[in-house]
Amino acid sequence: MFSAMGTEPRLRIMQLLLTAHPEGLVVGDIQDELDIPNSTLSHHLDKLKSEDLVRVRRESTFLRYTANTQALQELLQFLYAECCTRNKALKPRDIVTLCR
Amino acid sequence: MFSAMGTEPRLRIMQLLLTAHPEGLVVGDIQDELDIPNSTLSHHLDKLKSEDLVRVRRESTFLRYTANTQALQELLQFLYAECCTRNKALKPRDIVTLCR
DNA sequence: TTCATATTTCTGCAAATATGGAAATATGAG
DNA sequence: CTCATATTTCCATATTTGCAGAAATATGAA
Repeated sequence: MFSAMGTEPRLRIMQLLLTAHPEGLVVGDIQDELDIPNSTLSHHLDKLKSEDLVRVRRESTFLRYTANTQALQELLQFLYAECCTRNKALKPRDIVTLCR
Repeated sequence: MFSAMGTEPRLRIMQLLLTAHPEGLVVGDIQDELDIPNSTLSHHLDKLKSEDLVRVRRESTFLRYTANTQALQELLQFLYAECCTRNKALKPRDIVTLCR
């Protein structure tokens, strides 16, 4: 997942899908927004899908992509655990500033 | 940074350095632990260093690498912000279970 | 059926990355 | 100085990745 998000176009796609969450976006909208050629975009979406970072469903002619929040949650939990729980390298308070 | 951590050997290096935090480890110790040829390991460490994920200091003949917790904190904050703050895709409570 | 639109697959190529053996460099001990 | 150890750099190779044009496929409307 780190690898899949480790490229600028794909990170931008994820950010875009998050801003559109939970409705998500159809491919054409992503294409218009990010200005990526269709075949290139398709490859990136495929990569994100294969890493389970996005979900797809068909709406007649369109394919609607949504961010897979479950996966992002796991990723965040993993990083949090490695840094804050398993090892005490970081203090939780330094991450989550709003906490009551 | 996602890209730098998106490869198995480098993620393992980061995990190892976190378990050894804050002392860190010298290259030889990492090599023994992960069983990676010296030149390959050197390349990976260089990549992590160039992404500012690790810090190095020389101890006579040895080079001691430590995880850069500042960078990890920023990474975690970024991901947290994208998922929980900027967009309400994830609930903070789902990440930070311990919060009082 | 034909047509138009949406999206993917095919194909190839260029660039980046991973890998590791061998040689080079750095440091300190004797 | 020489020697031994630690680590990097040099070099070549293999693999992966990014990119995008063109063709193929999917869907639905007329």
